[in-house]
Amino acid sequence: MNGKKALSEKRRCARVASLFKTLSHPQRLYLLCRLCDGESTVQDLQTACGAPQPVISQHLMRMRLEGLIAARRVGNSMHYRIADPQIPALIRSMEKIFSA
Amino acid sequence: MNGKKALSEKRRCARVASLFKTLSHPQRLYLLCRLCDGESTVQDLQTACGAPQPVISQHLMRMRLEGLIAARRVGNSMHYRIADPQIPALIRSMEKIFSA
DNA sequence: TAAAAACATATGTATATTCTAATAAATTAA
DNA sequence: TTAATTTATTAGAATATACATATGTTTTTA
Repeated sequence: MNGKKALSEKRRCARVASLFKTLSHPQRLYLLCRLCDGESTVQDLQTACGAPQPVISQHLMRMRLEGLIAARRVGNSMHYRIADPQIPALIRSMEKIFSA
Repeated sequence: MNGKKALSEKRRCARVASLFKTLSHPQRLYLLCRLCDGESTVQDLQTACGAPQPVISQHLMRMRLEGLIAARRVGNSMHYRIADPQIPALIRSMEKIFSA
């Protein structure tokens, strides 16, 4: 409980809080949940989300820049997938805790 | 994967995202972590956080209104504690996932 | 009762977030 | 090459968030 440990806990809180901020938008969290089930195109994600295409693209780009997801082009469509291995673990934990 | 299930997943995402939003501020998350270790006064939390008192009070009030924490008065100080049983489970999960 | 201590609340300001609408870029199909 | 398809980007407006500062409230102490 010295200054060093408290600081390190604060740092971890800052890191996790930053991730939570990204996951704090319902559609972004939903997108991640879908991607946890497997790779998906923007169009499919858009259909699943029901939000306008630019909004989806903006959410995806944000999560991509943060390294949570990655993309590859196939023809003229983009396929997104989970890139951060901690995301599926986090989603699974949330499903366990909030299954009620 | 019918409309009903997708909707229910969206609802759960909205609920969890809303919680994440509250936890997306480093100081709020840190406050919750401290409270997971036991009841604490505003003054102690303020010392631990290093933020101005009104800021701490505002964070605490927000989490109180959302039912995450509760408070009781002892003399002229307020003692806060975790009120939502899902919070400790969530914090523990995060510690597991982000222990590296 | 008056002052002090601990906490809560109100207000204004700066910044961040989210969305819409329009447009650009990349690829494929005609 | 032109048109269509899919995705990305940009700009601006509306809203939300976070903080500093000042003040209010409750309880204890002098």
